[in-house]
Amino acid sequence: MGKLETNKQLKESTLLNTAFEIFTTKGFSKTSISDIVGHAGVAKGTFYLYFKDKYDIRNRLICHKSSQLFRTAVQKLHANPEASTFSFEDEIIYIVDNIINQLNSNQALLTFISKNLSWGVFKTALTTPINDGDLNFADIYHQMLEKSPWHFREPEIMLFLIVELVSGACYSAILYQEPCSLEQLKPELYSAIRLIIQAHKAGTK
Amino acid sequence: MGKLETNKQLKESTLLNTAFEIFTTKGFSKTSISDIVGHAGVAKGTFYLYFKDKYDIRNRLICHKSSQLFRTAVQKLHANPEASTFSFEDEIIYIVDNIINQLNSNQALLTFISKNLSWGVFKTALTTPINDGDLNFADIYHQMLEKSPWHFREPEIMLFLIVELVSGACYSAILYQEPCSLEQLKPELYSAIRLIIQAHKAGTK
Amino acid sequence: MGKLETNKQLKESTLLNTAFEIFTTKGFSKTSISDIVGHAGVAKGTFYLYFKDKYDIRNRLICHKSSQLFRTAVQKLHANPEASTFSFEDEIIYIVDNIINQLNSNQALLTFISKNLSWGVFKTALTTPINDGDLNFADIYHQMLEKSPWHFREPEIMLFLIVELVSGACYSAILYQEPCSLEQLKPELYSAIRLIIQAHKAGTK
Amino acid sequence: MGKLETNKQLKESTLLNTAFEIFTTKGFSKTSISDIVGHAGVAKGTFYLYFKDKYDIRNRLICHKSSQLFRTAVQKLHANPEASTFSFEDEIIYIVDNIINQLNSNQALLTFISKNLSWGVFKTALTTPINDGDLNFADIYHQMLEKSPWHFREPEIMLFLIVELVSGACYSAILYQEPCSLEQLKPELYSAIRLIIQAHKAGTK
DNA sequence: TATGAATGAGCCTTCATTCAT
DNA sequence: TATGAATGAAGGCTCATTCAT
Repeated sequence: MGKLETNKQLKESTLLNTAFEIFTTKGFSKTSISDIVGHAGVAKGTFYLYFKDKYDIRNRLICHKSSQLFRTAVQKLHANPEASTFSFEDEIIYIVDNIINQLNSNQALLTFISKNLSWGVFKTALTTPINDGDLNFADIYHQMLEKSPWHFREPEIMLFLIVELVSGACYSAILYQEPCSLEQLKPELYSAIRLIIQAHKAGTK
Repeated sequence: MGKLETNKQLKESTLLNTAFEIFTTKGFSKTSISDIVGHAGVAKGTFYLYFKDKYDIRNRLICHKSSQLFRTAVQKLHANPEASTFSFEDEIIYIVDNIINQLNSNQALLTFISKNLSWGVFKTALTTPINDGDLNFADIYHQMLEKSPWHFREPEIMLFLIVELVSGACYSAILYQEPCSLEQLKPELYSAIRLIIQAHKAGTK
Repeated sequence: MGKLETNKQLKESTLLNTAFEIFTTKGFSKTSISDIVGHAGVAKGTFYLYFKDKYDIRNRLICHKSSQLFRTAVQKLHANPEASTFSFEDEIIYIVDNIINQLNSNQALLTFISKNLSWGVFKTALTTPINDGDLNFADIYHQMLEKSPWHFREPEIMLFLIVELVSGACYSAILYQEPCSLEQLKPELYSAIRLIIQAHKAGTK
Repeated sequence: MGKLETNKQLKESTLLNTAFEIFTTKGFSKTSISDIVGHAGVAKGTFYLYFKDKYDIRNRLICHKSSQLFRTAVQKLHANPEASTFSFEDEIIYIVDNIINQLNSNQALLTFISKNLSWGVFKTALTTPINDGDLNFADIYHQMLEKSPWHFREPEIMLFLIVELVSGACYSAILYQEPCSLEQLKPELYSAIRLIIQAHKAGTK
């Protein structure tokens, strides 16, 4: 790889990092291109060599960051020696719990993702890794389903319900402690998730 | 109430209605004060006699509109002759279903509310009616709980989980048919809600 | 007329005059809105209260200035005591000569008009006066035709040929002394005009 | 001539052709260097190895294209078996008619040339061929004059008047059918040209 | 010669807000 | 109360030109 190409990648990732920093600090709509390039130390025109506009850089960030969240959680799961004894529900709860903890320690990320996430973007993020390291969560999910001794009705809707429940609930609980603290919420949330999974079981294989 | 005061209220409500029309048509951030006063037929300066800024008018609209959604649903419930035979779960499902149907027929409203809603604003909307006709849903909910023969653990968290689950799920299903159509989603959603309520039952009274 | 309205008209005409000044100094395409408002002493936003964009103010200027050229020439003609003895050809030549002299003393105007003129805009300028004082040259021309004892074939084409010949020739001769000086050109030009008119005569009335 | 030099000329002519294509498609001022090099398939910096700036390439194009117009017309004239019977007037009209027809079939070229032409550039184009094949129209014109049995006063002014008349008239008639169609205009125009030539005759040789 | 990433001044336009009327 | 002309900072974006490779 030439020096030039390395330099280009460096510039792009500098812009991405800087933009993320500012988006999470002052919010997407209040962030201007000037802000980004100013902090990144490049000229305004340079921004447009790498990104179409502000929305482009935001979407690339959302994809990358959500993908990263899942990757980290799944890696943690696989690294856990007890994981071999986990049921399907246990695995889901483990992943959810890990992601919630990540978001709890990184509330700027939570705000950024939540305010800009839709199921469509989310699905895109999970199924189309933007670079090598990024994980295809859809595949992982299907492996988990296959490993389980149960058949599940509508596995995609099931996942969807869980994601919506978790993301809505976390947003409120982590950022505003509403309607209760995260610690109080977790048992209720996880029990709700288990119930939803239970309700989608459709006999053993 | 003098004629003058009536006139004032008229202007304010004209501004509110016009703003809602445009917010739901071209989106909040792309709507300018000029747009609003232009269509409302008043001068720019007049806007500032009634509202602090664009955010002010938006928040007042969200409160009013969400409150209205609930009021309509509850009124429909009370008007239903079969309602007397309803269990607590039935009532909740009835209200949820009614609200979902309202949002399905008014997707502009759904977009507007969802993009701008947080549990905090939502709670405010439900507990502090902005004018006489607006309903305090918190009171209604407590009446429903009391009427039930069951005790419920953490009733507020339970409601919260339901609201988050419903609002996230509807947004996707109604606007993007993702991950499935609204009709496909409803049975899964309502069964999930019944499970959540079940899990919060804590013995009979 | 209120003070405010007077003030508005003043501002508009200040902008028009300033724009003309700069257009003729540094050229239309090199003139920016900033230049105009800067010299006019108003804020940038103010420009957009009066004009749609740079093209709008240019077109309004062309109409106004060309119309003015003709008005001045015709007034001079009517004020001339010898005019009563003029034939149709004499009148046309008189007007043409007067306009050429105006353009010769105001070469910036010549540049501005020529570079931006088309027969379409020109016709518009001559037939639709933008304000009370501006003259409708089309009417004047028809009066001149009627006064003449001759019938003319295709009077509009005749005028068109004259205008194109004059405007092209003047541009070169006045601004670049090419292919000869204005004084050398005039007799040739006027003789060509007389020939063209002659050729369109179609019997007496 | 080495291979390298051929390659250079190829690049230059590619740039010229591409630029002409885009100038006539989207207009000179809306064409950027990026557009040109993008379509020509060379790097941005390369442009500056061959041309000083956008104005440079435009002027070279005008010269080349107008020269080509005349060359084609004169070639057609010489190839015409009836040409031997033509008077001076007939020859001029023949050339003018041929050029008008070329412009009528290639209106993009007409727009491009007209919008950017001045008598100075025009004279340059006709007297200084940019490459071997390009014709020196000035010489041709003098040959035509000498062949004629007549003496002409001010032959350059005569040509000038004809060129200005034709170019202004064509622009309007071809592009906007104003003040009439090209077919309607032609007889009037050609009769005017014959009159102008007539008026410059100054006795036989 | 040829490249094309980088520049940054400068463009047009929008808009929330003010204030004299 | 109500007006709407005026503001001017700030926005996104373009582009001719340079220069290290």
